[in-house]
Amino acid sequence: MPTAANHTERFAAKVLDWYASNARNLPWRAAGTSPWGVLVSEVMAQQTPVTRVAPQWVAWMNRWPTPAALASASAADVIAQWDRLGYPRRALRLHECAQVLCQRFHGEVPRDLTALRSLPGIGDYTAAAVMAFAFGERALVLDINVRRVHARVFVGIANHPPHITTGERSAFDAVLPKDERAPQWSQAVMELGALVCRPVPACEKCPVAKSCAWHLAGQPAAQTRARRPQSYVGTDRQARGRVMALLRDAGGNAVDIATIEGAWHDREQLQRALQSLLADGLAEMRRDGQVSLPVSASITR
DNA sequence: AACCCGGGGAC
DNA sequence: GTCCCAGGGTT
Repeated sequence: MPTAANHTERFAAKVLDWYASNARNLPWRAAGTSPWGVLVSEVMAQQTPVTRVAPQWVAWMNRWPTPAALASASAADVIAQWDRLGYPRRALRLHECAQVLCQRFHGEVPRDLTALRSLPGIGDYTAAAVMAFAFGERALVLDINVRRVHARVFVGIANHPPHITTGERSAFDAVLPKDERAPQWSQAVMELGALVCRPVPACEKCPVAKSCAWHLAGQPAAQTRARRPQSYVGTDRQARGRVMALLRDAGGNAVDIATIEGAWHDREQLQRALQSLLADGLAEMRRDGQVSLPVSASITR
């Protein structure tokens, strides 16, 4: 008789088989990638598509292969190397993370979920991903892809709820293999969500469509539509991005305030953006009023 | 819980 | 133009 355990096992076998012949050739999946390399890839991939991350990760790891190497770099160099990956605060936190690893963890990535979770820029997802993909441990790797696949295949709804609940965690824990396949399973489900089980799904290419609760139910529409923020154009974030682009293009040299103001139409908004960048440690104002990437000795926060 | 934080590619 | 992306931190 069919049981939930059987369903779970069939799903695992099929998705692992699918992954074996459909996995993308991402550079950090190469044999020999260090735990630090995995951690860097996960931080870069926070809200940035992996196809954009890949070339940046190669250049980054070539320049700073270890936590010690990154820790000794200047913040300005770190931000400039981050370039246009977006959310440059991640670059500062990664820099700080490397320094904490050197100060408290002998320059190595800890094989410990709680320790990882305590590091700057490392949240629930990234800590679990490092445990699974760097160390081969069983961990709940709940990214946007895994949550979407889980919601559809096992729950039968179009999308996951907006926030992770304890119920979703325990339901996910029940289907994650208990054995050594868990990391590969997570990787495979992520890949399935990224390539096939997209927001607009490609069920004709899906290896588990015939056992997908949502597909079998006729793909009912999502109950609630997530409210979208206003367009990016004209936001404070775009203004910040414009200032950061100027500072990067200056190659670490200082930029005149008039040049910065000339890059944005709203003077008050630009001032707000600049102040927030200074507060975040992403920019620095010199005594003469010019602005640059943070070139001072160190940032301690 | 709500809000903030970039940038680019696909459509 | 809209939607989406291997999330995390702050309040």
